[in-house]
Amino acid sequence: MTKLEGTKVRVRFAPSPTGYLHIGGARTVLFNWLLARKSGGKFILRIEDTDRSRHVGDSVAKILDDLRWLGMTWDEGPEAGGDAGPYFQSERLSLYNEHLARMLESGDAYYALETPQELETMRENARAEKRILSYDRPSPIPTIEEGEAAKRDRKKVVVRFKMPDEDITVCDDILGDVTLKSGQIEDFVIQKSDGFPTYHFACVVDDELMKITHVLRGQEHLMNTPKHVAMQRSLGFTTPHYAHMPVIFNMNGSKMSKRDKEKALKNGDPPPEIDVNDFRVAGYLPEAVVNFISLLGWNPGDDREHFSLGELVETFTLDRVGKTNAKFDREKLLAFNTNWAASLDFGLLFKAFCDFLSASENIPQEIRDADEKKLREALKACSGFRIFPDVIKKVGFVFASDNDIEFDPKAVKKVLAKNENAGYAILDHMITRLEALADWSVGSIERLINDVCEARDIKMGNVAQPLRVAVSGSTISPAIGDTLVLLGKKSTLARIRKCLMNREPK
RNA sequence: GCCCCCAUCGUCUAGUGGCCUAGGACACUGGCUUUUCAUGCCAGCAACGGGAGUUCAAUUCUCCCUGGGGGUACCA
Repeated sequence: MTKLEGTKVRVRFAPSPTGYLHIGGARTVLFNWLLARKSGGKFILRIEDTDRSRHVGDSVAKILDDLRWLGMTWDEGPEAGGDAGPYFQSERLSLYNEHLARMLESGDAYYALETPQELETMRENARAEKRILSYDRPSPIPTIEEGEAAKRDRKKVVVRFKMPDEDITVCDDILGDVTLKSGQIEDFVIQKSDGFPTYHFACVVDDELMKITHVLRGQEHLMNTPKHVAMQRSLGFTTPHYAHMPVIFNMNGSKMSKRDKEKALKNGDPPPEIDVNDFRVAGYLPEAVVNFISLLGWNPGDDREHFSLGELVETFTLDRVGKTNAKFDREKLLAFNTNWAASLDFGLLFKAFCDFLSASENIPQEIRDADEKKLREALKACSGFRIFPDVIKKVGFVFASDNDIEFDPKAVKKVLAKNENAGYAILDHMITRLEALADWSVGSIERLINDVCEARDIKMGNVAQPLRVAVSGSTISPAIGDTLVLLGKKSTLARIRKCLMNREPK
């Protein structure tokens, strides 16, 4: 349809500043970003802030932060600059107005003077008469002079695009040709009464001016595209490649929306992760999130499932993007995270862990303040964890002060008090042995425990479990050698002593 | 209502007319490993929505039905 061959690929992601980046939006960014990186093109970030009523304060900073966390960098846009700026639509009003004037003069757009009440009446009538279009093009169409006069009279005036009476075919790289018959789309608003352009108009002007070659967006935009194509023809613009991606839903088929969080909170359930930031705070790795969403609507055509961002750049092609909507399976994401946690370079894993500690709420202060070396060792001792909160659950006690250990009554009963305080008896013995242990290392601690087991002809668990409960208060901790080394000799002995003091008399 | 898109295990998906007794992954079930919690390993369960065609042969092509989704704003 258009001659874009030979032109450098330029794609964009154009979020509205209404909050954090949505996980579905993240998938849209990812595919756009991959297309750019794959082809050596440019990835542009544009902020679509034309609806002032929906604008949320620091959204832009949040979205940028989410993108950085995911590892996706932009070549042009906020903070990055670029030749096609400004990259905030609210700063491009004069650009829109220029093109608007052209369309007004050519007669492809016109001032419309109807009041909201009049529009509502039109809609009701259309519904009653089962007509397709609810907006009746005025006859005669108001002249430019009439429109401007109405504006001077402080009347609410909008500009509408005169939808041409012809079939429009959208050539979609994913869906194929989609034709919309003439007469299906009414004259739509391109400039609101507050002087701001609507999405459709701003988007078309910006894509042209920013020389966007490929528009990859969610399928919810498919029916907008004929409108955009019609405007492009009116303005003599190039029509970019279009590709509409399948939508992502909850497991129950509903849309993934922020409302899910409010609903869950009301019912006392844990809120589901919806925004990228939710996953970050919940202790997921960006590598896992990226890997997982990359497979929602795309696959390499073989059995591979484990992809880093770099591997995705190598493997990704638009023609492997599917057409079917997908459901977001958190169980599978959890599995991906587990795999990534196990396979990621430890330096990167630790960096991600620190990010989690600072980003997430409910992290005990003593862990936030903990010594880096000790944190590293703690994380290492937790291999096999699924998400970062598991690490806290498993080694959090190490960072508490010795006097703050709370003993889980169930664990005490099962491991220490059972069989006439057998566990306490072991601790009585172990405390002197450990005290005498000069080399406080995993190897020598395990050797000691082994010796005790052999001497008394008992199983490892009979010694390890009482120790575990004594130092952690629960039956959950890393391997016993790791646990005691992490804790250090002094704390270990102090905690065992304290535990022994709590022994119930027989 | 009207317009548009989609349709393989519970979920993400492979499959492009015979290689399919439909493959992989998650989940699930059973077993193994293990000093706790996890992890890991092995095995099993499990799908072509329905109906007409086309063809020697349809999961794969066509049509209809059904189902799901999207759009129908001075939101993007």
